[in-house]
Amino acid sequence: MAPLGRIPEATVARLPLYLRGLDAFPVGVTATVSSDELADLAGVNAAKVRKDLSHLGTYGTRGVGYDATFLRFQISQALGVANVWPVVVCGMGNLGRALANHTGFTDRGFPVVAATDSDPNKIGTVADGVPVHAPGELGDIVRRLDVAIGVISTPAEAAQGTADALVAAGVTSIMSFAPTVLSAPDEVEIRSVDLATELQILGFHLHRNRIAGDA
Amino acid sequence: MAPLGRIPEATVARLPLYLRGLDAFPVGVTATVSSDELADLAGVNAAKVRKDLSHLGTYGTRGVGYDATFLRFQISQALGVANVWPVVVCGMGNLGRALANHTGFTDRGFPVVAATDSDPNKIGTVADGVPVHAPGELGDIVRRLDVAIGVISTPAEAAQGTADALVAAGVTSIMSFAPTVLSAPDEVEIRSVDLATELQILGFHLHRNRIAGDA
DNA sequence: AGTCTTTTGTGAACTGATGCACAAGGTGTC
DNA sequence: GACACCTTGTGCATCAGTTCACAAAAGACT
Repeated sequence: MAPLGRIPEATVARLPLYLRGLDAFPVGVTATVSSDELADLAGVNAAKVRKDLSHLGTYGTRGVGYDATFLRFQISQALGVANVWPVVVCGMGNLGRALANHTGFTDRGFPVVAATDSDPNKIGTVADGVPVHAPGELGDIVRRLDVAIGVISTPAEAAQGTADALVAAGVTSIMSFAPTVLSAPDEVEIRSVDLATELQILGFHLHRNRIAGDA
Repeated sequence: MAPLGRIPEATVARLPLYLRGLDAFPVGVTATVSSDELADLAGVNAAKVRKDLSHLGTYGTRGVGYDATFLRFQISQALGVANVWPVVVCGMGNLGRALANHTGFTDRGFPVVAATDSDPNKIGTVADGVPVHAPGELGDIVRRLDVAIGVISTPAEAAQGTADALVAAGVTSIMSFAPTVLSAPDEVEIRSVDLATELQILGFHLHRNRIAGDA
């Protein structure tokens, strides 16, 4: 029904989970999934599944459920997973190396095609199949390898400069692990993954429960 | 004014950002911050800063702003950052090693005191000062070292088992990097960081913009 | 054909978070 | 002391997202 209008951000964030949940169903075999089952697989509730899928204009069959294969196709279509988006990893510290070597990226259509680091000892080397370049070559790399996504895993001090360089080179999608606020033009999408902040949120709840427990 | 009632989850998630922003002000020096400045430092807007801080019962001074030192103290208090919460890293693959070695954790009161891995070649070794144990010893480790937080960086297949072991040992806070849904009792707080999902969300926007651009 | 069971799709109420806009309260200056 | 100028604290409107609950549709069984 919904003629593929705007998909709410919250829904977009869940589509990958549904797609992952559908991996439980072998390809090529005809099978149906109910919103209830899919909800379990994705760790959300059934009402949300149905509303989310309705945004895709997907039709399930009342009384039966969704065709697993067709649903996978629909979600893949919406997310554009058929595309391959080359990634550059900026900052080859512990985290950067782990990310560059992360099979979960390449497997899902996000091959890490290059990396940068300011350490002269690393420049020119190849780490896990990923060539490491000087930060100054970033613009060149992006253009030459058609990089679509920049991952920032530099120290906080270098993060803004790296972001600027990525933006200057035309990258509009950035995933940052640096514990700092990045500024960039509105059309640039930045997703910030701040591990220390995540732990502090966990710490808050631990702290609160400890206090409550003492009472 | 607000007598330290329940702090909204969205506010809790921003408090660490404010705390980080306040690092721009040297300790011991008397300085005031306006909600506007702090908003810039944390990458949010001023109205949100003020509303968030009002939940802490914090008093700024109208016409002036907030006392940086006192504000830092207030937020630290609310988050309970004075506590030290020992962390165990489960799964010492690329990502696990990077996390175990991540200085941002220890610096913020989350020392990684131990790790587990199923690889016999890793068990018994010490990686970056962190001793690696067999998964079976998890319960023992948690009790002996008073572990408060478990980080799951195992492959997806091993994640649920690891989570179960952590919960059985009494851990109530889990940060998971495994691309799978974890189930646990309600009182256990799970924060899931799914890197591939993050990239897929970026991919969605790239995909959408490409389509829009073609039109 | 009719009835029963199942499961979708969605209107509507609800919840939580955001942003606006302005009165209240404070400082500094003349 | 009065006035001008800031910046906070917050009531209120708004918005996005979630959940409920139920009619509508499809298959199954008799």
